[in-house]
Amino acid sequence: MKLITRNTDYAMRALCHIAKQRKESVSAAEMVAALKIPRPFLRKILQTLSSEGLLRSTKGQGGGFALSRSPQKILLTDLIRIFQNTIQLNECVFKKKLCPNRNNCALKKEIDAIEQDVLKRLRGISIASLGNGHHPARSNQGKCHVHHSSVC
Amino acid sequence: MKLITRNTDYAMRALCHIAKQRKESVSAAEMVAALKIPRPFLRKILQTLSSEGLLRSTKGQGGGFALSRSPQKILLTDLIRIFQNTIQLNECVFKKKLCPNRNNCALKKEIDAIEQDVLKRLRGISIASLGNGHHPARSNQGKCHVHHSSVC
DNA sequence: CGTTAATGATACCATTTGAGTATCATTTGT
DNA sequence: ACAAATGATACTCAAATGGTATCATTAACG
Repeated sequence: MKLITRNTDYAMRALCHIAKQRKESVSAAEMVAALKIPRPFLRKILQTLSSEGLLRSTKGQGGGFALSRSPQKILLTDLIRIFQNTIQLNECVFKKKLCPNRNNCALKKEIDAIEQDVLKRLRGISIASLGNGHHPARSNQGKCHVHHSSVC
Repeated sequence: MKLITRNTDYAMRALCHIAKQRKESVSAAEMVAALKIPRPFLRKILQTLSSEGLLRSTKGQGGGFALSRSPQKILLTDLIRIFQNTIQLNECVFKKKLCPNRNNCALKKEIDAIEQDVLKRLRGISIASLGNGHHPARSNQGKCHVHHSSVC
């Protein structure tokens, strides 16, 4: 039972990496080198992020990817929705009709409640909140070396 | 992303059903009829619950299964542990060595925290708490019909 | 222009896990 | 002895995850 999959995790890293760079755009090649993610896989992920509107891409030489909105507005839940196609923890194993007792299922109610909590917390996690949103207030406090990504 | 799988859910229903009966033991056949779970599948689940010590079984004619401890002490987390072999939501996708930055991974920390919350809540759910633990205080408050399982 | 460095679009493959089936052996009450 | 039960085990099937491969398209630059 994993809360996030590799897709989601890689996407998070890539987005954080882009956020840290102050460039117009960051190429897949650069991210492969920096993040040690298999190239074809990362490319696929970046393409998905593009088509989903989280990244803008520019083709051709010198091209690459850039965030299409501010890091504060890119949430972990966005990525989960994209790569894990649902965010429901509950997904009653009895699809619709089958369960005779769907409305007063005690277990379902409990899990629904837990799900609400989890969602609330997940919605608080963004690219920015993971420490690379270059908030003026927090960024690189006087140290001159670039710090490593804090997304493991 | 499901919090519980069908195995776990079926096991929960079966255990609740047994808890509701006041018999010495309940046979698989009876539960198949009552819970509409495919027979071989339920049998496998019951066998697992037996071998894991949650049920005591008696073979031969008139045999069946009985809870091996009180409903209050059979937790949802027990079942998750048995049928989903881990309860970790985090399971950093980078197994051990691979992740260069495991100790100060911001994402991991966030998810760890969420996991602790979820666990705390899950540990509050037992066979008894799902409404079929025949607590003297709550059971069948004056009504003479047996109420349906509240596990959907 | 033509080359080269980039992304876009697709199609494919391998492994794992979840969900369920099938079969035979063993035990035990009548 | 027989029937009704569980024990043990091996197998199948489908979906999801994780990843690869290939060709097409675009655009800067010399």
